[in-house]
Amino acid sequence: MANKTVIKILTENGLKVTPQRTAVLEVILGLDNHPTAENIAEYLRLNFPHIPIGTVYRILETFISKGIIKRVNTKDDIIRFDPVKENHHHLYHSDSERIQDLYDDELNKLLENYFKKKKIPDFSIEEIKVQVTGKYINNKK
Amino acid sequence: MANKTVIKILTENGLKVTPQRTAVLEVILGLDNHPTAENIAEYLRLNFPHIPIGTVYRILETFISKGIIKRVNTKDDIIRFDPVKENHHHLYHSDSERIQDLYDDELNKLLENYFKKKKIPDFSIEEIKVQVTGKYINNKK
DNA sequence: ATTGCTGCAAACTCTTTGCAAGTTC
DNA sequence: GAACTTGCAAAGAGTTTGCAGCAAT
Repeated sequence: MANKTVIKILTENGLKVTPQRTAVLEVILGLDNHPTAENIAEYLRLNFPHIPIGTVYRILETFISKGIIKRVNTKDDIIRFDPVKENHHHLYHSDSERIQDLYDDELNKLLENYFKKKKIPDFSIEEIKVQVTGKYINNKK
Repeated sequence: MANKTVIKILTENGLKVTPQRTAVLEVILGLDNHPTAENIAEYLRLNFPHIPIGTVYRILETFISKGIIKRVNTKDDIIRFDPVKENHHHLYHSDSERIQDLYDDELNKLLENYFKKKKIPDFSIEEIKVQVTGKYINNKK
């Protein structure tokens, strides 16, 4: 029932394959919008009506500890989750709650080179992320 | 007792000048480390032993609504606060809880020009922020 | 069979809010 | 004195945890 990718991820990380875990992971991989625990639970309930929210939190915590997903920074006080992906940036829609991924290798290289030239004193860089905040505009043609 | 800058900010924003407000604002302006509400309360208690945490939260909320301070995104689930400043970026210390400001006009211009050339479809940019995560390194001489 | 996972509910942490009493303008 | 602000305590959200029973290996 659960798809192969999901099972592979779980077993590779030494986790038992349970219906709850496969369901949570499928939802996270399927949604591209940085869901909150509640978002995830909501989707889950379509197929899995009675899953307790506490179990969802525990599964998410397990995935984080295995490096399968990450917490995402947000302006509000709610934690969101994100499958671990190639280095990517975030687009924040200021007029909605939406967060979108922005993949841009050119930007990655630009920043990498910039900080290679212009070092930050006494600081060894691990990651550079850009957050672009703005509004969606509807181009009428 | 409260300094002039602080009083000016409060009155300019149509807020009554109370000892609690001046104390909170002084602490925020004085700390450069993006304090949490608890951090703020802790400092306050040095001079203001019995201030209730609820009052601190309410004052912060008032300041936010007036645009005097902003909430800051963090990876953990605790809200931090930041006086509103020139466009600046954040340095996250991955081995501690510290967040530092990074001012870099060259970087601002680089990014601005980059996104001027390479537009994001249907998106009007309001703000570009960089988060650099890394470790403090102790250069032995 | 063993080890690990879930369901449930209680507990915790951070934050918000209602209201009476106190302050500021 | 009118309008606003504080202190207090209770309530609310979101999240974590202990433990007994259940499921996966």
